[in-house]
Amino acid sequence: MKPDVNSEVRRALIVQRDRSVLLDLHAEGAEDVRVGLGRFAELVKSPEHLHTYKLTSLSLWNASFGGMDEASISEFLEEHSVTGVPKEVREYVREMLARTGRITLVRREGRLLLRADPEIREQILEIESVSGLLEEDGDNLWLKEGFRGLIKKALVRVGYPVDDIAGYEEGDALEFRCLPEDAAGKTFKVRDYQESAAQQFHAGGTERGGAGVVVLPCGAGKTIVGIRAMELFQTQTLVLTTNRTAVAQWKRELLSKTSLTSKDVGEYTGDLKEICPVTISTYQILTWRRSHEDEFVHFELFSRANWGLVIYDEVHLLPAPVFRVTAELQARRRLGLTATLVREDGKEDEVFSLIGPCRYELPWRDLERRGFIAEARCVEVRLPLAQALEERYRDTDNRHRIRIAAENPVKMDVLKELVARHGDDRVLVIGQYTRQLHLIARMLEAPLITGKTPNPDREVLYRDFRDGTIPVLVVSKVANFAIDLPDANVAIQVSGTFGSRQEEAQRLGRVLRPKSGGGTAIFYTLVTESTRDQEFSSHRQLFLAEQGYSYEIVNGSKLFAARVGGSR
DNA sequence: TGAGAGGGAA
DNA sequence: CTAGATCCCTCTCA
Repeated sequence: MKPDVNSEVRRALIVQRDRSVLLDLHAEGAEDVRVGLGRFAELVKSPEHLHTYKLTSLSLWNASFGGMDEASISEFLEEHSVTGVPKEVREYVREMLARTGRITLVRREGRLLLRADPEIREQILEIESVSGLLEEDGDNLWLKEGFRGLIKKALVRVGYPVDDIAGYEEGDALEFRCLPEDAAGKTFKVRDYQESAAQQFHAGGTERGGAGVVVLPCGAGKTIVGIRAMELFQTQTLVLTTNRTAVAQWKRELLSKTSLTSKDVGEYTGDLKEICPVTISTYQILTWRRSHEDEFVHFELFSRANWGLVIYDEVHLLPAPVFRVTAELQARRRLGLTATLVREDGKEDEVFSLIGPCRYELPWRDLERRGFIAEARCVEVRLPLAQALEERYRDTDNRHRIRIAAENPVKMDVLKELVARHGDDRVLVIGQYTRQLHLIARMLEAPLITGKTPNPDREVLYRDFRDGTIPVLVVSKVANFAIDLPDANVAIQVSGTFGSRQEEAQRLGRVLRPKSGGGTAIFYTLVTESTRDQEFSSHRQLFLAEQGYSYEIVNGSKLFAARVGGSR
């Protein structure tokens, strides 16, 4: 079929020479194109009608390791592009895809050998950061002892992904199985996508399996994928998580859903330093040191047992020192779990080279279609700044501007109105500044949870919110970490940090538990227009836009007249 | 021995 | 690019 610009059917993509790809959301079939494009390109801008994606080496390599080939990517672009695909772009795709699998790391005679065809071999030997890690011996390139992680990192930095098939140490065996029902008699079944994810990671137990990342939406049950992967490998496992609630959760799940007992599952935290066949720990204890010059005293955890598998929960938050130790841990199997490959610190390449490529990814919308998460509407309510404040805004520095815009008092009025409309709903108000949240809590006569709220008090409030005694709950950034925060069907975000796309996703996740009537959840975000608040907001929305959520934009001053999401 | 406050870190 | 939350350690007080 020949491309025809004048044809009735509007194609969805414009592929530009600089490797950016524009997606017209109003074109026919745009939704399917978005899903396809998302498999090998990265969303960088998401205004209302036209999204901008970028083809990057990492996005293409991840697609490649995930099973896509050059032909399918090129054909896809060709098929949907209005103006064809520029030669430069076709060549870039071909070049990047050709680079996967051209350098492999294998084990021979007990040592590690880097295999590359002659052309690449010459190129990489000229790079100092790479050649310094290698020993030439005739045609062979041997890797110097202990650099298995560093060489992969260095090569990815200069544009070459390494296919590491040098294999792993088995680790001490641990026999256990998942149970069909838990102690309370509740049946438990691994969902098909969880099984696929675990299988992809395991890859039949060959040397291609055993290192990589599984990307699943919030609330899709990443813990189960981890547990199932452990079951497939039957080996002693170290699990690293971001906080202690997560440590407790992993432990609870392992004990209730597998044949493992409390003597098998240990906790290595500030309180408790247990080392068991399965040990669950936090990133923070690993990165603790007495002073800046001292060593990381708890790194020894990695060598305290013969781990056959290390699981990195929320791998997008993995801290720098843990990357460092992971570089030395390349002979251990590694599973990264996350809702997004995007890191706000830009260290996606380290995840790729030191944990492994993406092995499985499931879009949020797939999960929605299948009823595992609820449908959701996202509404961005844009509000003006009162004139007096606008003047103050103009006359101050960046830091204060952010604060003024975020704490715009008009948000209070709108919030009050929205909460009134959702009188029959379970409403979560989420914000960033505790000062603002205190005011809100007082206005709405609703309880507030911040970092200062003691744990027992939180539990009481969670319980009351869960059983409906409290219809509205105001929460600070604690909501980002609390996995035990109950679900709601309405969330109203009043302010947030610039950085976190992940944070936005997390917050939406709070309303995505399937509703008993199949009802739609609503996620409002209140934004002061034409200020830094709006800038922050659009950056935060990127990730969800990538997952196919679009934000309805509502003018705040018209809000009271218009019918924005009635309570039913 | 355990709870609770305070400081430092990333 | 701040404010906020978390975690870890250490110290103090019963």
